[in-house]
Amino acid sequence: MRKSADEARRTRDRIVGTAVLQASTEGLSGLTIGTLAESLGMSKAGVVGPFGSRSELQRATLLRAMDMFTEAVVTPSLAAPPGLPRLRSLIDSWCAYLADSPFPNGCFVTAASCELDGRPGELRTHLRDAVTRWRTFLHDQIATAQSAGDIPTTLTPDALVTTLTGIAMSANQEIQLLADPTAADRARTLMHALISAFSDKAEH
Amino acid sequence: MRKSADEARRTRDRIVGTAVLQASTEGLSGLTIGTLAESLGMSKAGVVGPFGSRSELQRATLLRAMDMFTEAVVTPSLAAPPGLPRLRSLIDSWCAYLADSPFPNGCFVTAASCELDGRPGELRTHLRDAVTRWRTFLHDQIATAQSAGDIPTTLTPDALVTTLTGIAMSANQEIQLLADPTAADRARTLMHALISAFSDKAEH
DNA sequence: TAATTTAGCGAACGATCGTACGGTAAACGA
DNA sequence: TCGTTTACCGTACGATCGTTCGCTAAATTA
Repeated sequence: MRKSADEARRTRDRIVGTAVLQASTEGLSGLTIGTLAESLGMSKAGVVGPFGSRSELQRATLLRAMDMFTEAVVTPSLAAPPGLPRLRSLIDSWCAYLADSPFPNGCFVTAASCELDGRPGELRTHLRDAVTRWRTFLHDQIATAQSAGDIPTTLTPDALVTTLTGIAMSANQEIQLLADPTAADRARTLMHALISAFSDKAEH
Repeated sequence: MRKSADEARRTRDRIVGTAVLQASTEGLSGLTIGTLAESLGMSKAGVVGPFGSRSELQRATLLRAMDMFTEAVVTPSLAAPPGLPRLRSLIDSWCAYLADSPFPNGCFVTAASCELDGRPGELRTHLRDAVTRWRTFLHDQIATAQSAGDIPTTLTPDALVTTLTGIAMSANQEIQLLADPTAADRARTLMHALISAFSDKAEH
């Protein structure tokens, strides 16, 4: 049996990775040590050991899931310059993330938001902060694009953040609950249209 | 002790009503007979008795919650004629429902959608059918309004359904997770703007 | 090489889960 | 008025929950 230090770290990663999968379908509150240990082929003590408690395991799982969202949606967009180019890139990677999610059951952040929004605690605070960061990032790209005159100012940045975020949530429901295979592509077209549609009027 | 037949029906209603409250914060999978019995001042057997099993109690709880959504959002709009008037009425009652929800933790349907979308079964089927009915109803009002020339056809009915539903979901997150008291009103304004905004161009 | 650290296992704990069974007492039908 | 129905309780069941132990054995350090 290998017991080196980085082998332990790899085990921890493997636990969190499997926990994300389980929590995606069962929810963070449905993340149980027993079933997690079974699907990992480990003992319950071995699963909870590296984290100390189930709460800490839940925390690590949520943080990992939010990192995965950032990695899939935000990181690719950083290659594009701020403003409209980055916003366009965001929309594309966002909808690709919705269509082919790293989670088995759609957007983990949206699911966690619905699950945790009424349960004060550390988990909720972590999630709230991450959602605020994401919305602020989106807001900044919109504001930059508007300042540069690249997209019309008919809708305020806040309104566009709400609308774009909403389209993503709605598309997530269409994909996951309603099993509509065209949803992600329609959402992408719709998002691109919404940030530029009003410019037709401006061009007149 | 009263044991009349309609007293039993009232007890059943009371159980389901409390179950909706508990499931709103803990989720349908977090609906446990023990805690439900305690908050009702009843025995576990007395709680699960009228339903036969926990699954049936969950089913009754979900159906009740969906009825409450319909009662709060759809029913008031039926007083207005189909098409744009009914659509405007829907937006108003919808956003009022988001701001002052009959559930302690925001839209039950959205939460249930995220919770159940990856769990095949009777609950998921019930929810999927109800969401499809709601989206179809919304679609019909939009299509009617467009056929009557009351709102522009720049966005297809499907696109508007996705966008309006999404704005509601996003506003729900802003209210419940982000504790933004202005969210419902901003969503209402945004929804009204989106179904008529493109008409500015048409008027030129 | 000898001593220490530590990753993970196996077993057991009290608590709570959903469910089942028999009893009680009030409401109902004859 | 008397037997039947039934709403609900109290209790107990096996299963599973999260957590805590002592143990083994490999990796690390001296």
